[in-house]
Amino acid sequence: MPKTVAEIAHETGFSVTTVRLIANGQASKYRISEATVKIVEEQIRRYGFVVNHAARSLKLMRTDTIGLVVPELSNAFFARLMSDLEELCRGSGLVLLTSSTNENPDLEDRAIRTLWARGVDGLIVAPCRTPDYGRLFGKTTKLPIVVVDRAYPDSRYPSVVSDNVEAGRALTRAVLETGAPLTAFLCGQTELPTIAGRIRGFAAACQEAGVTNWEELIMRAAENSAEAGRTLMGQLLERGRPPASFLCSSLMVLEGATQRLKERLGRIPVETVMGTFDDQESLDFLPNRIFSARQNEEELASQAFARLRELRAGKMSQSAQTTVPFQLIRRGGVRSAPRSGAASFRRGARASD
Amino acid sequence: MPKTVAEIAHETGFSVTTVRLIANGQASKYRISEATVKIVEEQIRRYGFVVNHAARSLKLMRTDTIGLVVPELSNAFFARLMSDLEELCRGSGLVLLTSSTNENPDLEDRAIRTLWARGVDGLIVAPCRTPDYGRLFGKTTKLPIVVVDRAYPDSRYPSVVSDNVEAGRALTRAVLETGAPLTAFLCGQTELPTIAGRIRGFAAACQEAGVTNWEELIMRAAENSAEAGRTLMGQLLERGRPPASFLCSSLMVLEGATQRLKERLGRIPVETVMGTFDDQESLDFLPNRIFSARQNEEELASQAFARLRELRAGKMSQSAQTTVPFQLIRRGGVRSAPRSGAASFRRGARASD
DNA sequence: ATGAAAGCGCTAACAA
DNA sequence: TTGTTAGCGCTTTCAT
Repeated sequence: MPKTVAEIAHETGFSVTTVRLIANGQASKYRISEATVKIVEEQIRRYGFVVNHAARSLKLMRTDTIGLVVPELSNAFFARLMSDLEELCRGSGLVLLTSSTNENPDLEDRAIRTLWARGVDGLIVAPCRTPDYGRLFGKTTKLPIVVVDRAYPDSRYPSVVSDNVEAGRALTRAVLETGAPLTAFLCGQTELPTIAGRIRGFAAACQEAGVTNWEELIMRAAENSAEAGRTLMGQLLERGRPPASFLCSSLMVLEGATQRLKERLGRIPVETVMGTFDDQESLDFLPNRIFSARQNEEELASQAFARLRELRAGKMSQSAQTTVPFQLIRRGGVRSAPRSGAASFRRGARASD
Repeated sequence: MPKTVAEIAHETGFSVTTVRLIANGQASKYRISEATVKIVEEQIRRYGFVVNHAARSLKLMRTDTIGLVVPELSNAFFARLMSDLEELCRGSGLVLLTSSTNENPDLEDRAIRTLWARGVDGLIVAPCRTPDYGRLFGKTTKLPIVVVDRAYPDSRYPSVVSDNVEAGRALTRAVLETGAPLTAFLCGQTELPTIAGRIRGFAAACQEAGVTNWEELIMRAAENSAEAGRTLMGQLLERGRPPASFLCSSLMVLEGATQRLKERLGRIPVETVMGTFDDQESLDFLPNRIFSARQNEEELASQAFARLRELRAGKMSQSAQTTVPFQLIRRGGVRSAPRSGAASFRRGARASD
């Protein structure tokens, strides 16, 4: 057990103030004498000292802790977001408290109440429904809250999201430019604002390219899961021949879709062009030409962190929405002999705009 | 801002003790009169009340918080582990504080010190080197610590790990049973105890099957990364023809290895049989026969949590090691026409023992 | 069935 | 340059 300031004060014969000033590194600022500093520091070195955070929080009415609430930690996107936020916190002497809600609104409410009750100084949340947390803690509470990833239309919190519309457009355009006839856009969990944005981008790109039947290309499922992808691809296959190209609203949907292709056709057709949101190294397992839109978690994290700082500083950037560009990644399409440029091509990801 | 017990006491005219008893739901236990309860509860309902956690911690010298330190949150295994642990905590009224150390021992030390300084009641850590935290906080401190995933030989903390040896054996056996000649075991970050165990299992299975040159089949790299996988596969290809089968110590290594295959051969040979540690749905992207060993994060989490409870309760199950079985998953190998059983086969994962 | 008071360890305002 | 003191909000012990 580390000693307390009072103990050290008692043992060295100095006062708590003196000891505290030294322990907090403010000795020179308050002109504590060299001798005193030496004695106290020696004592601290011998017996150790760490401020009791509970006591500090109680006194200062602040915990130097911020909360993060995400719908699904096993989703690599949120895991990376958390990782990046944690690093930002570390740099500011803060600690990050994270909760995963399993896409369950009730758990989300519980998580937020718990975090609030623990006195977090701020909250970053990727909500699984239109956020309205006033009812969880009296309206009076002035807890800074920033929404990430999912900007529900009438949310009253400042938000930081990826540019889903532009990414949907870029991804669709990339697939169209290969010349392969566009067959479908398989969408899971369509009520999410992110998915809605992606669909709008898809529609825009189609219209720009003169694809008039874009409306009927969109296939919707309620869930974002491999199962949804399987179902949608199943429906698509019933319509006719193997798709020349298709888009997926997420990696999980793509996984399900390709599983169904394998089951029905015995293999995943190599000439099919694919486009998907989310990126993962394992897309390289496919021989296909495939485009993916990757979110910039690092930028999302730092923007969200910045918004939170502003709120904490009193700047009410209320309802402001920050948008972060995706990155469009191109894979495959190098069908011929091995060539040294292949690797660098694969990595030659470029911003979508 | 919620009211404090003192405020409510003052407003209702009762004492803090009475209010506290009611607020904590111990009214009946202490025979507080109906009338009193009613008045106080009404006040609480109107103005809200949550215990100030900082004050509570200060008084009780306990934070109802436990810390988790992992080397890499973007690794799906650790993300799931965290998610499971968080759920266990929630069930016990605890809160989980997580830090990711990026496989950096210095960051690990920092993280652990921070968590300790914040007064966590216990620590679960997946260390990136032989753990010895005595020097971080005086030996005297009696902070319960449980190690997960990585049991370094001379660690003095109780640990909960997957059965890497048995999994290595099962995975190797599965690949051997296909009849494909075994070409190599590509290993990243070989100094990790997990990897060492996997290699031992590999060796055992080889010997059992009469494969005498197993020693030279093992290819080692210092890092666990796609780059390592690329390098190792590059070396393997220089030795001769495309591998009939190979094993990888992790998904990242497999990703790198397949990338190199694509670069060199223009494609990933479909007849190559693969085996890898870690599992992911996207392995289905490969047409190949492929086996994967999946850790049971849920069991690891609950065992680790249980060990921590024991330590907190004073049961010194010192240096005990708990082992959790892997799950061996079989994919591919259904090369012919579509058949309805394909899906259930794919999911027919079974325990490795 | 209810109340009073001490004290957890820290900070900040004020004294000297 | 150093010391004293009053809380922060809770729990607990001991009174009534």
